[in-house]
Amino acid sequence: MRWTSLFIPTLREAPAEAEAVSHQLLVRGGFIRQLQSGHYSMLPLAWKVNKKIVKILREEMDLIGAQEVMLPAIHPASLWQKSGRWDAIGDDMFRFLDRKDADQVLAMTNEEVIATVALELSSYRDLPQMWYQIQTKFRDEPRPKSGLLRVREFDMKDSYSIDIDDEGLDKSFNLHHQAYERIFIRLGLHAIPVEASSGAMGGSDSVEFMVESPAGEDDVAVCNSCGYSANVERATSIIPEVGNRLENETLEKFDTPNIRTIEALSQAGHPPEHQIKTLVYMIDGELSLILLRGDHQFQEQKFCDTSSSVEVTPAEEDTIKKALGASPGSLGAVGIDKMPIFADPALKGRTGMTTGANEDDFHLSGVNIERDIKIDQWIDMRSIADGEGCPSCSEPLRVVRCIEAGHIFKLGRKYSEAMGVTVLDSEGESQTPTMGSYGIGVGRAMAAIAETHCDDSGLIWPMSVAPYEVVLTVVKTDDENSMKIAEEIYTDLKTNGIDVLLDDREERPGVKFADAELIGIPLRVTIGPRGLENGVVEFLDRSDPEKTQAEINIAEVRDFLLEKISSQQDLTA
RNA sequence: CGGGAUGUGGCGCAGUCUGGCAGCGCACCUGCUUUGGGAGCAGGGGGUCGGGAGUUCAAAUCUCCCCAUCCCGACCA
Repeated sequence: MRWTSLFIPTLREAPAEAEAVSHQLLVRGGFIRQLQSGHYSMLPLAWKVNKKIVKILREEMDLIGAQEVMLPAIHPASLWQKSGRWDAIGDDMFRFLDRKDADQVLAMTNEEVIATVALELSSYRDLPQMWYQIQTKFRDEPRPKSGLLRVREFDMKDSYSIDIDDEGLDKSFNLHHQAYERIFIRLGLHAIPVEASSGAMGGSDSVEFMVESPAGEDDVAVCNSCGYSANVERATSIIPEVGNRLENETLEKFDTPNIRTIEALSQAGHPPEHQIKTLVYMIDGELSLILLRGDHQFQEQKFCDTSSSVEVTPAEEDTIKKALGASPGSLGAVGIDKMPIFADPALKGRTGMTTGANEDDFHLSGVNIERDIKIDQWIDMRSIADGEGCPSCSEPLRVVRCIEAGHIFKLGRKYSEAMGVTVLDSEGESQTPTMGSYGIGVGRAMAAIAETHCDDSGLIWPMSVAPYEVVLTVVKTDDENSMKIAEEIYTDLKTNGIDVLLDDREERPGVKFADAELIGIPLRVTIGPRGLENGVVEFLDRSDPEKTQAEINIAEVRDFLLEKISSQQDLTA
């Protein structure tokens, strides 16, 4: 295409509200524009990138034998009531009434519909099945953010597997795992597969594909030594043992005026690792106590997963006061037997501890956990920290910020059972098949690529998804010879299947160079009188930090570029 | 949903405290001169100052209500 006939509204400055690098560059480069919070228009350049990402997704899904389908985006409420998610999902789901006053939902995912379609399967011989689609999803996010990274309306590749048994599910899951690894490599993303929490999706096993980036929203523990990796919602670690304070073995109440924090108590001579942190939570409707070591943080999701709790919310202050007789800052579990008490294993065997006395301005010292507190359940619910020991090799773990680029789940029979899906097995017995679901957000992938492929001048798209592979920059458009050669090269490249952009604008060279770099075209060929005198054009690789230019004979340009493109095209090789 | 911030032409901002002609830079249009890393000069177009109500002779500016956007947290199927 010719630049003069394209709509590429580049900006010198990014909008003030754009903070994430990908957001700034995608707006500045004329890729996207915002309509409202969480809703973006993809302009021609972004849509070209989008299509290239989608092409890769299709190729890799087809390669593992998945079949493309297209499901409705509007579902009747009854479908979601059947699976229980009509009630389980709150405001995150867009809901509306149709003209007949029937409840409808805008689909945020499609397990229910897939299970409905699967009702037509009747024999184990029909299995396995893998179905995928690339379709717009709607989620009423409480806080959309960072441009395309978290939005309310986005295209997602979602796929689903249906198998007769666990062994089959493992196979489908592994096929997806492999496909995802290839996809992310082809997208130029270094995605680490990590153990993840399944959240309210249910199911036994889930793996997230995480791309390290400060713009991400998840923290992941990774071990550089043995390769262990897990979302902090799930990660465990080895921590050094703390010696008990043996001089302090008898329970004693003492005066702590105005001391309400771990920090303040620590300054009063009770280090955090010798304190018991007491949190009051409403857990599935029951007021409960959560005990952690003073210097540890509560990991809510981890608690939910290991305790199989569904609803875990902090208790209101007046509820706490009523139940324990004191306000947060003076709470403790000693002597409490009328509510469930959950404790983190880091407290096991600890004595000489300090905790609140359930009386404002008083604490207890000399607490022996197992002697003085009636613990109902030990549950690993501590958030791990950077530098703690890897659970499998004990080397220090790193905690890194990541973008969740993909997520795969073993769902089990939750949805097939709810929808009543059954097939006959080889014995003629009725069986409920097991399912998996697998997702990659297209726009988020684009943002993750932008986030990790840029420099001070702008974007640097990987060849596989670049809006154009080559940009021909004509330095002087009013120089007849320059334009003649440029047109010849342009036509030649196009007929040879190269995705080429001809910058034929009557702009000064500096503007053209800056724009080409901003929109991140991987290869640039500069055509100007200076080179043409010697029968050459200049070549520049966008990813070269030194910006070294090479002179190429005009006659060799096409073969040179074809070679460059193919060597950068497929990174899985 | 809790906390914080911001809303003035397509983008970036000043003006608001102390009420008195809506301004600047970029972008855009016309002309001339320029032309190998975001040109110069001259002329020009484009604004319900987020919205509503109020105070006032007079409101971008003061008061009240509402809305939108961003950031932190909670949440994230």
